[in-house]
Amino acid sequence: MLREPQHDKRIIMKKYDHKKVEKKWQKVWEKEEPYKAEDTSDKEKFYCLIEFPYPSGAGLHVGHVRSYAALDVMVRKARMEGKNVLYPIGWDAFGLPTENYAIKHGIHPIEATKENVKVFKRQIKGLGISFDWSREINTTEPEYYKWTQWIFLQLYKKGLAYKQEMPINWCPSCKIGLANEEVVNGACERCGTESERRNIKQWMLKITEYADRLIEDLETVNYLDKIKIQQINWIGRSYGANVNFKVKDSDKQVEVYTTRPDTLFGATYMVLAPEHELVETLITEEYRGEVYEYQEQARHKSDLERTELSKDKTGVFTGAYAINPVNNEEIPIWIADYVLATYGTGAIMAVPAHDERDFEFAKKFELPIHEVIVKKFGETNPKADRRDAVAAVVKNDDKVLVLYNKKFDVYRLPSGGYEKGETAEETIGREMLEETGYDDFEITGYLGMINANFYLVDKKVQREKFHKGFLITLNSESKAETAFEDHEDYEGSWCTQQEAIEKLTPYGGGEEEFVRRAFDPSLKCFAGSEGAMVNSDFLNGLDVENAMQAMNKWLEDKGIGKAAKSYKLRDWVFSRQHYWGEPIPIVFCDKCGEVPVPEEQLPITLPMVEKYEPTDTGESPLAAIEDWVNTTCPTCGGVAKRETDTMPNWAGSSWYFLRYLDPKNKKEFVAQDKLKYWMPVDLYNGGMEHTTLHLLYSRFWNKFLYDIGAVPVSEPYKRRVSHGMILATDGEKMSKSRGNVINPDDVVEEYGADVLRTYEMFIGPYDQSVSWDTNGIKGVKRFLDKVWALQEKYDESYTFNVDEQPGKARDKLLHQVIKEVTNDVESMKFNTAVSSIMILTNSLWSDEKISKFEIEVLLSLLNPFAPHLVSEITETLKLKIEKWPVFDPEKAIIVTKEIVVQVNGKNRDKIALTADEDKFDEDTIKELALKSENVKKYLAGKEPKRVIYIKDKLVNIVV
RNA sequence: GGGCGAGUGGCGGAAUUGGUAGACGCGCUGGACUUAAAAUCCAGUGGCCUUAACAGCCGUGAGGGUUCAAGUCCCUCCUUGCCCACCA
Repeated sequence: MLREPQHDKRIIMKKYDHKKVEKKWQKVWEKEEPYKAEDTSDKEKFYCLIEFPYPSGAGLHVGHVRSYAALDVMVRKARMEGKNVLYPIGWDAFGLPTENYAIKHGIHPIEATKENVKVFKRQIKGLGISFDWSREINTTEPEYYKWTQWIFLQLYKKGLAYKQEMPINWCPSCKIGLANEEVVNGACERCGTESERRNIKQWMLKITEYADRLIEDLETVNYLDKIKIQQINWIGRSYGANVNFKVKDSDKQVEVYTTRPDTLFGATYMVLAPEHELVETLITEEYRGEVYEYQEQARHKSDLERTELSKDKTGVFTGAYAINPVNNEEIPIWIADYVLATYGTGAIMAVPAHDERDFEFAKKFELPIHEVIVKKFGETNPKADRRDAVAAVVKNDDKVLVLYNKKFDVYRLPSGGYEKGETAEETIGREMLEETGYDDFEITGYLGMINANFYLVDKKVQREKFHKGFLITLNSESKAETAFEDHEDYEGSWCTQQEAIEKLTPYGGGEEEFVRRAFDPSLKCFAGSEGAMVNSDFLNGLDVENAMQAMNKWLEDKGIGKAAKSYKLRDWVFSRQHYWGEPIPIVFCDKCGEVPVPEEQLPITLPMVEKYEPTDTGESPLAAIEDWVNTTCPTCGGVAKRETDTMPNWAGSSWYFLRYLDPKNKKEFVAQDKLKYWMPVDLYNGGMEHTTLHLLYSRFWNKFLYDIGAVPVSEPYKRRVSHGMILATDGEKMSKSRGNVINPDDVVEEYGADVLRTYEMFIGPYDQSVSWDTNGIKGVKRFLDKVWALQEKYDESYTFNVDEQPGKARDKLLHQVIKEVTNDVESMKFNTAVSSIMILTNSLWSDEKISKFEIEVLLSLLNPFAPHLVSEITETLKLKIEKWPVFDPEKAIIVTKEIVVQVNGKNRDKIALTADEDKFDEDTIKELALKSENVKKYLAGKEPKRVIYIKDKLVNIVV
C-alpha cells in the first residue's frame, strides 16, 4: 500500500535575512514618516510617553530597549485601532556625566552631546521603534532651554523661587560642591577626600507649598499602587501640634513640633538640634564649653555617620530649663544630633516613656521617664470594679514562670493588688513569696502599665485593672516553706515566650503583654493608638484620639500652641555650581538688587568656554567669564552681574512632555490649542528610581503652570507604569566593571531587531526584573523563523469551514488568541501575549494550508512586536493588515472539551464532551459523572452527600 | 528599624482571581534527515512506585486554619529583593 508522503515541516524556504529586510523597512519609514502624529484630529488621541534618555557615552542599554519596545507595541496597536498616536523622543542632555567627560577629554559638552545623541539615534532607529522623529527635542539647545528659563521666571514672579543659605557637600581637595550621588561613604567620589558641609546661598523652589495637592491629587490618576505609596511616603505628611515652651528665668520660648500632643504630660526633657539658632542664647556659662564642642563634632559628622551611629545616642545638657506648660514642671534642655534641624521646628519635647529614641536617650543620660499612656485590653465597662495591681515576669534566660490555676483552668502571672500603704515593689515582693514560694529574687526591670478590662472567672466580677509589670530575676531556687498555704490551687511551670503568650492570652488580663515586653525592651515605650491616658490630669481615661483633640483645644485656648502639619519633603535645591546646565536668568545690580531677566531677553545662552572645571571658590565656572558675567541691569541700566549658578538636570525634564506638543514654537512654550488636544499624557512609562524626584518635580511644575493658566490640566500623567530591570545572565546588575553588559547592537547584528524586541517582551513580566538568557533568545528566533516559513503554506484560494470540525476549533482558537493578545497588550502582559501568538503559530504550523484570514490575523497580532518581518511578509503575499483584528466574544469563550470529575476534591475521571456539547445540561452531566466506573470505585457504594457542578469545568462529588 | 513586593519543575515563567497546577519558551532525552556535525523536523519531559502501560501516591518556601474545592483567602514563621532610613 502506498503511504501518503508526510508533509515536510522543516524550514526549507530561504532563511529570513533580517539585515536586508530590517534595513529596507527602516528606510521606508524614514522616508514616508508614517508615525508622525497629527497636530489636531477628529480621531481619538493617544499620548504615549517614555522617559527621554540621558545620552551617555555608553550607548543604548538593553533596558532602554525593553520599555521603548513595550510602548512601541502599545502605540502600533493603537494606530491599527485608528487612534491619533503621539509617541515622541528627545534627549535629556544637561548634567554631570557629560561635563565630567568634557573635562577629562577636553571636548566641549556640546560636541560630546552631539556625538552621543548620534549614537543613540542610530541605535534606536535600528530597532524600528515608531517614534515621531519630527518632534525630537534636546534640553541643551537654546531654543528649548529658553522656555525652561521662562518657567523659572514665572516661578520667581510668584515667589516660588528664592535664595537661601543651604549646606552643600564640599570636597576640600577638588574645591567643588558635590551632588549627593557624588559622595560615596562620606568621601568625594573622584579623589576620596572626606567631604565637608559648607553653607552656600542656593536657589530654592517651594515645592512644599504644593505638598498637600501632590498627595491628594494622586486619587485622580491611575499610577501603580507602589508608585503612589512611594510618593506619599516621600512627601511624608504628618499631623500634630506646635507647642511653645517657656524657658525658665528668661523671656525666651522654644517651639517644638510633636505628632503626639496627647503625651505632653510625659514630656520630661527637651532636645534641640545642635544647629538650632536658640542654642547660643540658652546655654549657661557652666556648660558652654561642652556644648560648643558637641556642635563642632556634629558639624563634621556626615549624614552617613549620623545615621550609622543611630543606635548610640549622644547629646549634652545646655544648663537651661524649660517649663512644661501643662504641669509647670521644670524640664532640662539638651542638644542632640538625633534631632534634625531641618524637620519640624528643629526642637522636640521628649517623652521617653512612649518614644523609643527618647527612651534610649533617657536611659543613657538617666533622665526621668513618666508613663502617661497605657495599652488597653478589652472594652471599658463603666460598671467594672476598678483595681490597681502588679504582676511579676519571673525570667531566666529564655523562659518565664507561668502559674496554672487548677480549679478554674486558667493561666496567670504571679500578681495581686496592693495592701494598705504598700509600694508597688513591696506588693510584688509579697505576691512573689505567696504565690511562687521563691524567696531569693530581685526586681530587675519595670515593664510599664497596662489597662485590662475583662471578666475575672475566679472572682466572678467584671474588672478594670491598671496593672504594672515588673521583671524579676531569681538569685537562687530557694523557696520559703510556708508560702503555699493559701494557694494550693496554683502550679508553676516554666514556659518559652510563645508558650507563655498562648497560655496567658485567653485569661483576658493582658498579662501576655508583660511577657512580650520582657523579651523585647523596645516595646516598653508603647505609643500605639489603642491606649488609655493616665497621670495626665484632664486627659485621664481618654483614648488617644480624644486626648489629642482635647490637648490641641487646651493649647489653643491658652495660646500656647496649635494643631500643625509637617512634611518630610523639603524645598527643592535648584542651584548647581557647574557649567553644563541652564543659566538661571537673574541679574544682580548694586542699586536694584536681585532682578529677573526680562522675558524678551531669553534665552540666556551658555557662553563658550575653555575650561569647565568649577572654580576654587565653589562658584560655577561661569563666574570666571567676565564678559558674560558683567552685564547691565535691566531695570536701571547700571552695572550688574549675572547669576552664575545653573539649574539641576531635573529642570529640563520637568516639562519636556509639554514641549513635544509644539517643539518648534518660537512665540510660546506650547500653543494652547495643542495643549488642549493632547494633555494629559495617557500613558507614562519610566523607572522606579524616578518615582520620588523626577515624577514629583514634573507634577509640581505642571501644577504650577496650571495655576497660572499656562496648561489646561492639573495632573500631567493619567497613567504611570514602570518597567523592571534587565539583569545580566548572572543575575547581577549589568555594569562595565563586571564585564557582563549585553550590547543591543550585537544582538541586533546577530538576530535582528524583531527578535530582540520580541524576546524582551517575552522574557518575563514587564514590571519585574529579569535576567538576560542567551538561550532564550534562540527560542524567539525559532518562533519568528517559523512565522516566516508559514508563507509557504499560505494559499489564497483556501478557506476552512467554520461549521464543522476541525475548522470550528480553529475559528475558536483564532478568536481566543485575538482576545488574549488584545487584553494582554492593554494590561502590559506582553510575555503572555507573545505566548498566545506562539500557540496560534504552532497550530497553523500543523496544517498543510493556511487561509488568508488565518495568516492575516497572525500577522496583525504580531505586527506590533516584529514590524519589519510582518511588513515584508505582508508585502510579499499582498496582504492587508492595517486594522487590529476584533474578536467575537461568543467564540472567544474558552470551553474545555472535558469536564473533570472529582470525588472529595480529587480528580478521578473526565467526561469528554462531543460535538453537540451544547445539549449537555447540568443534570445530564451530573448523571454521567455518577455513572463513571472510576467514580463508582471511589464511592464504594456510599451515597453522595452533595454533587457540585461548575459550568463547563468540573463535577465534585462529596461523600 | 520602617514601607513595598516576591518565593511554583533543571531554568525563565503560566494559571480566566477559589475550580484539571506547570500554558509558552529554554534545557534535557529519544527518533528522522546527514558520511558527520550544525541547523531543521517529529515525539517525550514535575517527583515517587512500575520493564512499560493502566492505575496510584506526593507536589506551588514551612506549619496551622477556612472551604465540597486553596498556588490563590486568613493566622504564625522562614528566606529573599527593592526603596527609605534618628522625620518627633
